[in-house]
Amino acid sequence: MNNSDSKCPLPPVPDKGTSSHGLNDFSHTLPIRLLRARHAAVSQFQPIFRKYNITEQQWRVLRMVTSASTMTAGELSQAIFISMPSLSRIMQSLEARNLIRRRANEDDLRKTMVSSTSAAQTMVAEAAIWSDTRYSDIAQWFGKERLEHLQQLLDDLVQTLDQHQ
Amino acid sequence: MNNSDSKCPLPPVPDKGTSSHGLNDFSHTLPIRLLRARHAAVSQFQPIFRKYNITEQQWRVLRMVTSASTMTAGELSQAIFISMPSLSRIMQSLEARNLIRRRANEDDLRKTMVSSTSAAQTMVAEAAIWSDTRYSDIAQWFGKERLEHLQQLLDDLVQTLDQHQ
DNA sequence: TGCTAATATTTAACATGTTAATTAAGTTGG
DNA sequence: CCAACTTAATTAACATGTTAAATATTAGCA
Repeated sequence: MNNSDSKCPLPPVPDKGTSSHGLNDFSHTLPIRLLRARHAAVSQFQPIFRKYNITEQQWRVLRMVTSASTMTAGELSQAIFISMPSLSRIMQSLEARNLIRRRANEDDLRKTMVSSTSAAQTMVAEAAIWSDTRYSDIAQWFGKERLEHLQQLLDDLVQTLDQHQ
Repeated sequence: MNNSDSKCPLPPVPDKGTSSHGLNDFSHTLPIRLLRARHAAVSQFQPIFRKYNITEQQWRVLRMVTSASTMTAGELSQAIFISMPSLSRIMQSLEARNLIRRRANEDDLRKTMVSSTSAAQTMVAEAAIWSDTRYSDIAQWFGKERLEHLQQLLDDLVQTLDQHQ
């Protein structure tokens, strides 16, 4: 029953920073919490990335492209949440390493079709075992239901914020 | 443009044994969810950053340093979750704009004490009103209790993952 | 005292995030 | 048919993320 009494978007209490705990709680805002959580989660998979000498973003590209047979760069961008400019550079790098291929869509030459090479497929198949195991570990440590609940809340938050954009 | 699964975001989570991860939902892993959520949250404050011509990271520095009277660069780095190399560059930029000051700690010359200028204090005081209002909006839209629950789950996840590191 | 290790910060090199501009190809309406 | 608009991808410029190395200072200890 605090200041969110459901009607007026009233001006918040000017909390100048120092809360009742004596310590400043600006270091625990929602964006920072999400950042910390993501960092902790990604860290769990870091050994895999290091082993195959790829970044987390490159892994997202490779796994997505491998799981789908072929897709446009735009679809890929949306699916793994990497902006087109970043994706463009990442694809250059992966193509130079012979892990993906790009070719124009014949029906619409503006579109680029992305696919994985057999080398990438072998690599992803191997790495995915470790990745899936790690994910199962996290679910076990944290609790499968709590993890699903967290993911649901995250999706709901995105939906809520997008609606009010 | 037909990402029209806006109601049922989650098909049931697949088993863990085989990598039958339902390759279709690889775009909904925990790290990507956290990334999307953070992006959506930060977007809510983007007008403020744009108005004052600062980045989100610069805002974190300015608000933290302003709320605390003075602190070391290391403390700042930990509080707002920005690595020392990044923080070093950001501080250079903010110092050049006369928004922060740096001086050596007299008791330990290795440490740098960071403080905000009066210009920054004025700016932060003004921007914080908008920021706090936006945060209240989010709490109201999403539900104050749900938001607190989400934040608790995020903190718990970090703790769980750190323990198993 | 002097050597060594640890700590705090910075710098370097490269990858990614972000916004705006550019290029190329498709679409639309006169 | 064509000029104007839209879309898909890339490029450019700059800020940040990340790892490793460099610097400077302090702490520990024989």
